[in-house]
Amino acid sequence: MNYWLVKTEPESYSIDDLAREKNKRTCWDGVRNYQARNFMRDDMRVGDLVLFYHSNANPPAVVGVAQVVREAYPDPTAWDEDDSHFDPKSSPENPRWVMVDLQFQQKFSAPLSLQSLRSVKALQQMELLRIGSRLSVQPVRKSEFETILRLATK
DNA sequence: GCCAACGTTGGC
DNA sequence: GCCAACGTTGGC
Repeated sequence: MNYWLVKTEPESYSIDDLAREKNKRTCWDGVRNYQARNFMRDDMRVGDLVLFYHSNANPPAVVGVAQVVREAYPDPTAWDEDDSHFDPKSSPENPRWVMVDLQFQQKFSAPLSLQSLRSVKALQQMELLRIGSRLSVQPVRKSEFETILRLATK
């Protein structure tokens, strides 16, 4: 099993939005970064657990956990001219971008702020904490995932 | 709102 | 294929 972290701006889509969805699941569309896409397309598997991160939030924080419930398939928002993530180079015949389905699993009783995570020794290598890290879909080590769960349920 | 750190684009 | 210009991300 693999572990991941996805970023979202809560103003546009928050963990509460996910929890409110029918069946508590949604398609994770709109990813337009090749590295992030490749992680979703090549390595994300049903059952993988995903840390849910609120960026551009106050404070920016890991706020809960979701689970992959469907593996990568074409992202139709890429060929929707009215969508803010429209990409003229993608088409139904030749889709360039993919999405996965995520299902809500839990919301932490208290968010784990970016600042608080920076002081955790076991997380020093985390991609999220790297200066200038912008990847919106990123792998998380098992030990890191477990450390964060432990912090969240303390 | 600023701006540093990235990623992408496109001329050459 | 280099790299300058530009656009975006995201913490602060």
